[in-house]
Amino acid sequence: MKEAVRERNRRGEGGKLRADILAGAAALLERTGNEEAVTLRAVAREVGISAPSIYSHFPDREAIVEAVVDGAFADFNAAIEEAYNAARAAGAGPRERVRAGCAAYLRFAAERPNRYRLMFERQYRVGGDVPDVQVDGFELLVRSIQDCVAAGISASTDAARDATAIWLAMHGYATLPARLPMFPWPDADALLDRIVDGLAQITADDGAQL
Amino acid sequence: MKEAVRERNRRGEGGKLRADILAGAAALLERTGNEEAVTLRAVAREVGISAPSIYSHFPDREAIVEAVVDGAFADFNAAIEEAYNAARAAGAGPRERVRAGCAAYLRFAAERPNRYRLMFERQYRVGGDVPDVQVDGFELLVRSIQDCVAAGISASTDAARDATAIWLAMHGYATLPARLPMFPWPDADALLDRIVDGLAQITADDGAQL
DNA sequence: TGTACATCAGTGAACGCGCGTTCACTGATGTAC
DNA sequence: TGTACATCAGTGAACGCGCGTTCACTGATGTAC
Repeated sequence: MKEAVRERNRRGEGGKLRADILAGAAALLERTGNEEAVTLRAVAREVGISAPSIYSHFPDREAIVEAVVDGAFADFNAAIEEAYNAARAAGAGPRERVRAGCAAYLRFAAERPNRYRLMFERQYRVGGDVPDVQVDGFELLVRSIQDCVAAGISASTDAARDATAIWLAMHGYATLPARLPMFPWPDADALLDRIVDGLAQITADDGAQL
Repeated sequence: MKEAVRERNRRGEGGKLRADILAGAAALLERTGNEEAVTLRAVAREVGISAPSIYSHFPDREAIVEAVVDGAFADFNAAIEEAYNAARAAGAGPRERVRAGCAAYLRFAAERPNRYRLMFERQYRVGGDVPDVQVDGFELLVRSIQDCVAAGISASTDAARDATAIWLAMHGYATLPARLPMFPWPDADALLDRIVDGLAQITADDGAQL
């Protein structure tokens, strides 16, 4: 749809096109929600260049998508870590920090559902390698649960296991309501509280700061 | 790959091809895990017929996939209901019935991951309608949690909400480990127990039968 | 200061491919008389 | 019992399309002398 006309970069600035291609591919994914829609030619149209120009910057179509995925994971982890750090800086107790991280997880998925899908529901190439992505936010979740135990408000005996359970529920929450909107989904805050309290085995109200 | 040579159906038995097409499309999906791989021509090759023959039985490509999805949901619901009923018939308590249903859910997803993906991770057509699928097993889950409350072994105050939370975690469990196999997933039984007990708010061991 | 030239950033045309869909058809199978 | 015919279950060729990728190229921008 976009009839962009791009000005040619000056010498030495050819690298700018790489960033434009990534941005175009990301925009295409955001708009269509469909990895298959990110064809080389569609990206070229989006950016306003000819299709072969892409080959100066990416070896093939797949490499563009990989790069977009990497960028999406970086954004995602940053969003969650930021929420944790903000909660900690605000003097929130450990339960509240768990909840803040989960809320940030869900916010990201709700605001950029297609980017989330791309990260966690993407198909493997049939012969391809499984990507070794980082899920840095997970470590923060584990530590916060351990903090809950230390604060005496959690009965968890295995923080990593319980953090995993929370993550599984977050992933379901991030994807199923969009897929099945006709289902009578419960109130979001109450549901999130139940998941956090039930799976982090919270036994009491959040204590004092830190 | 399949160089099937199909014998022409006898008169009055043309309808058999419809079933063959559905089976071929389902097999293709199971094998590739990719809805985009289910092209009209690929289905025709799989079944051993020419591509135009499909038009006697389905108006277009999309209709084949829809029919496979409907069949997958029917199989899925049947598997879960069967597990519930078997548990009930065996005199299992309500907590054990919740667990049996969840285990059946995960077993289906583990044994037929691509069929599960097709049901719950499929892309909408951009302009298309959201499918109004039945998730019958969910009702059984709600009722079993209510049974737990009645038996005095659950503190749940909202069975539908807590059943939803369990479902979200089941969906995460059904999809994430396949997507991220390098992650150190905890022991499956312990994780499932924690999810069921934490989210159904189980407070005591399972009581007597029924 | 002028000019020849190398380099850079990107283009346009073309290729072969698999796709969904259409069209006119074929040949075996049953049926009416 | 024989035969003409309708019907059924498909087929083969062709269409236009968008795709990934290749190739030889172009023209503006800098640079060496």
